[in-house]
Amino acid sequence: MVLAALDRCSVIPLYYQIQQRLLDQIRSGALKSGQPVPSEQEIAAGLGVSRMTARQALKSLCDLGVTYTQRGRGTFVSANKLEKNIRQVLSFTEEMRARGLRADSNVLCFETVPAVAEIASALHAASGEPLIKLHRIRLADSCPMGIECSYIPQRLCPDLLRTFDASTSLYQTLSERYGIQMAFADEVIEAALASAKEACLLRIAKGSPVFIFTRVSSVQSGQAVEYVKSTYRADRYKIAHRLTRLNRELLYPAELKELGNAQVRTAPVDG
Amino acid sequence: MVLAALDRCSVIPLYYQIQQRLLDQIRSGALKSGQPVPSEQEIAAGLGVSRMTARQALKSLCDLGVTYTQRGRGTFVSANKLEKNIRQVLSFTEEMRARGLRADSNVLCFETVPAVAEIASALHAASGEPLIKLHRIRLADSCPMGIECSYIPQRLCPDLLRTFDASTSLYQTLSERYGIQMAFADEVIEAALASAKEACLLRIAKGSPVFIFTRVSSVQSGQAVEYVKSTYRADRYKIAHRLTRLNRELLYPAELKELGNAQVRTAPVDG
DNA sequence: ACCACCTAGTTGTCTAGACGACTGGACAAA
DNA sequence: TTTGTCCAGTCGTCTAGACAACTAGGTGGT
Repeated sequence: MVLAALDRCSVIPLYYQIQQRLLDQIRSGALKSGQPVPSEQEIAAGLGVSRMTARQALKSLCDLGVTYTQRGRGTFVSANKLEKNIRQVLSFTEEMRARGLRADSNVLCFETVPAVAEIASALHAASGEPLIKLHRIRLADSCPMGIECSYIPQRLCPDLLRTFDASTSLYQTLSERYGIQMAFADEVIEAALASAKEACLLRIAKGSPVFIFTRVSSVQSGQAVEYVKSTYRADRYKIAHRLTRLNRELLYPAELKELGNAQVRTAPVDG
Repeated sequence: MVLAALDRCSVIPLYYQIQQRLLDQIRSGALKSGQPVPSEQEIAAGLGVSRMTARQALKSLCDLGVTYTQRGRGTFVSANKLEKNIRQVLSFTEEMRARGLRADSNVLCFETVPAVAEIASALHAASGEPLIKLHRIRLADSCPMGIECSYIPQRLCPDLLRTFDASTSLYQTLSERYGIQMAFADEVIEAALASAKEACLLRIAKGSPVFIFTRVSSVQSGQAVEYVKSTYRADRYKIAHRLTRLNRELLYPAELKELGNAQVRTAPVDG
């Protein structure tokens, strides 16, 4: 395993160049699932960087879920299929584009409204504070997929009402014009039956199964920026997502051992 | 901000002790949302560690989503409410325990079956390979919540059929007896109407809304270990989860800049 | 009033080492 | 055959620095 030399004049950090070279090897199939990637020392010696830099590159791959490490053994390529359809914080426009469909909207309502208690609480805004309300029917290749109603504090995007074309991508506009980039979102998903009005808007039979999403999107600082309530047809819309086991991260392995998990056998599934 | 001295004799790493002290400060309210945490230099000088060790502690807090950093400004506490109900890779038993309910099961079926094509493919197993099938009705405080059907390759847990009490926690047994720890799971969620048989088992009306989960759980190496298909009542079961924006992680910020996002204004939402 | 410059403080990147813990294999002793 | 020991290779942790990039505020000149 020989990696291409690094560009030491570039503004791109060395650890990131190494990460990309390893990703290329994995994507090209030169490194397959379960195989060890070059060790920290190999990378350090082979590319003329210090071990900490090589280590940072490998750590970033682990964080991405592309590899995993075993102390005393090495770093190995995960069996992950890098699925594209994993649910993320995506606007409808982005989500449909990722699936190769054309996103469109019918705008039902685009106006300023005072915040009701529930939404104000979710957005950490004052009750009654002006919010921009954007109520749209979302279409994929002209077929209605869902009804979406977004609320965003007006102070964050003062002239949005005047300048935004409500049939285009809200997230893209927020990012490009206001520097607001969604970092994560907390969402509650419910399943229900379509009401008469919803059924009519979505052109499905009353009583058909639908998803109801209640989502609060936030920027990196954790400040909530958008409250969205949506109803999606369940016959044309599935949710694919990845769950991770996080609670362990708050407990150091050595602490776990002390709690008496000592009889655990070595897993026969790691190979 | 003064942190308690470190225990240099402990097996717990210094960076982890620092992380825990900072977490304590945040949980106790001494550090509030938006406030800066001690800088790398402050921590290094105050606790007598090198800056890289302090940095590792701060990095781990960022990874947990507890803080975020701004180059040239500092590290700040996120406005995240550390919600406990975020969806994870949890067994039904664990999930109900987290909600303060008593989990129980009615076992419908517990036997060895040959793998059908769809399941074999999801588990990367040979078609026809023996799987342990565990079909259960899941009860929370004696109320039926869902129907679950799990499949696990028998080679991973040879004597499970003989030794497992099928009304207890499968994940706990897999972890304690076989060293199999689920690390992540890919899941597809659908919404549908309960069939007559499902409605009867769940004691709801036929045609009530239900969730259908199809989940493949894997260990850290990415090897798939369990295939589960479940049907849950939507009237008593909601899904709360957190979405993150990941695609950016594959693109270094400096690369983004070169792509012409230069007109982005500084976000007024970071404060 | 505005702008350019400087400076102190911060995080980001990187170096060149060190020791410890763990794995797996080779080898010798019982 | 089994057991214990040693050893090379690996990742985990930690040190003590260095320079770069960026932010925010102050200063002084225009």
